[in-house]
Amino acid sequence: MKYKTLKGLQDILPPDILIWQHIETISRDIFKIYGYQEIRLPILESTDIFIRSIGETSDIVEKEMYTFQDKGGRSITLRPEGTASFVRAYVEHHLYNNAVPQKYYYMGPMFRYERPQAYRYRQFYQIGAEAMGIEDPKLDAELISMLARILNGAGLENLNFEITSIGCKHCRPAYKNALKNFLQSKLNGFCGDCQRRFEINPLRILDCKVPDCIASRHGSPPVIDYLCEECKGHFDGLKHYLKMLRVPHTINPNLVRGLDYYTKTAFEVTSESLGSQKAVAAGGRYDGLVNEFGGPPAPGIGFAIGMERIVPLIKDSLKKSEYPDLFICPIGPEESEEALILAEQLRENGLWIEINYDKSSLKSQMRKAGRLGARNVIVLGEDELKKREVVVKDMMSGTEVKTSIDIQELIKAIKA
RNA sequence: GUGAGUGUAGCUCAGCCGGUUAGAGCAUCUGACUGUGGCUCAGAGGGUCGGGGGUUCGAAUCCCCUCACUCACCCCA
Repeated sequence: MKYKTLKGLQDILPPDILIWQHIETISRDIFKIYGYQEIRLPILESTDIFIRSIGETSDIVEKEMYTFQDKGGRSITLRPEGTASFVRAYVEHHLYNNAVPQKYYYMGPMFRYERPQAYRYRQFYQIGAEAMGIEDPKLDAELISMLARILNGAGLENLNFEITSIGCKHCRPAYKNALKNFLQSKLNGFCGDCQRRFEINPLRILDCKVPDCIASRHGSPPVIDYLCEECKGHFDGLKHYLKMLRVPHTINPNLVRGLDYYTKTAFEVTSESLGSQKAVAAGGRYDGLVNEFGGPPAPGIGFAIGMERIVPLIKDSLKKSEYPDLFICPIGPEESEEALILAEQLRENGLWIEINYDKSSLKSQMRKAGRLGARNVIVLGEDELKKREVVVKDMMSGTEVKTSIDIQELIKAIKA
C-alpha cells in the first residue's frame, strides 16, 4: 500500500464517529448548563507560547513538539495542549474585562511527537474547559463536578477521581527542598530515570512505578504538609465542597502534573479499563499564568478530556447507525429519471431516500436495499407510472401497502 | 530514545520440519428466481505471502538487513 496515515495519526470513520458525536453532544449540553461558551483557537501558535507556559524542562517542550519554521523564518508549533493557546487568546482579547467568571470550552486536535502506543497518538483530540477570574475553591469543586457529569453522561463507569494540591510559588520551593533532602541519602536505591528526575523534577519521583523506587521513597514528606496557609485553606475548601456535592474522589498526594504552570489544585481521572495510558482527563489550577502572559493577575482553572481514551470505554451499542427511510428501485431508464425527481421531493420533507443509479436486476436492487438497511422499498415500473400507484414494502415486516404516487400519501405510507 | 512481539485476500486467520497453478471463513459481486431483499445452493472477482538480499534444483516456509504496525518503558489526555 502506497499511501497511509502518518505514524500515530488515525482516520476516524463510521461507525466509530457516532461515538465521537455522542460525546461531543453530551459535552456541549452540559457545558451549556454550566455557562461555558465555545471558543475555537488556532492549531498553530508561536513556539515561545508553549515554552513559556508549559516549561522549558518539561518533556513536552524538550522532545515532543512539532516545531518548524514558516516561510518567514518564524518558529511555529502545532499546539501540544490547549491551555497555553487559551491563555494567549484570553489576554489578547482582554477577555478578563468580561464579567467573572469567564468560562470557555473547546474541542480539537493536539499534537505531540511521541512513540505511539495504545490510547496514545501523535494527533489526539481533547475536550477542554477553562474557568477564569475566581480563586474560590467552590469553582474548583464545581468544575470537577461538571467533569464528572460529562464523563458519566457520556456513559463512562468505574472512574477514579484523584485530587491533590501542589502548592503555589510560595510553598512549593520549600517542599521541593524537603523532598530532596529526604531523597538525597537514598538516591542509590532509585532507578536511572529517578536519579535523573532528582535533578530535573524531583516531584516526579513520587509518581514512579518501579517497585524499588516505591520502597525507597517510603516515608517521604507529603506535599500537603508543606502547603502554605492560603494553599492549605484552599485545599481544605475543595475537599469540603467535593464532599458536599457528592463527587466521589480520593486524595493522592503523589499526583504529579507534567506542566509547569499548575498551582494549588491538581486532579486526574483514571480508568482501570484502559492499558497503561489510563488517564482519561486531567487538569488543575493555574493562577499565575495569565499574569505571566502579560495580563492582570487573573486566576484560572481548567481540564482536558482525552477523546481517544474515553471513546473505547463507551458501549458499542451507541454505534447503531440510522437507516434510509426509503429505497427506490426503478425498472427502466424512464423510471430511473422519475426516481431521481421523486427522491428529491421526498427529501424536501426530511426523509432519507436512496435510489438505485445503474441498471440492474430488481433482484439485485432489492439486495442492495436490504444491505443498506432501508426501512421501505418501492418499485417504479411502467405500470406504476401509468397508474400513478406504487406498493410500499416494509422491509422489516414484509408487509406491502398500495399508495398513490403523491408526496403526502407516500410520506404517510413510509412513516406508518 | 529503549525493549519485546507481529506482518499471507477488504476483514479474521490457516499454511511455516522447504516441493507443482497459495487456502478457508466472513465480506463483495453475479446467477438459480426475465418485477421483490434476508435463508439456501452454485459461481466469480480479489494476493508484489510487508520490502530487499542470501542459501537452495526449488523459499510464504530457512538466514541476514530493512520498513511498517502493535504493546510496554518513558511521558501524558
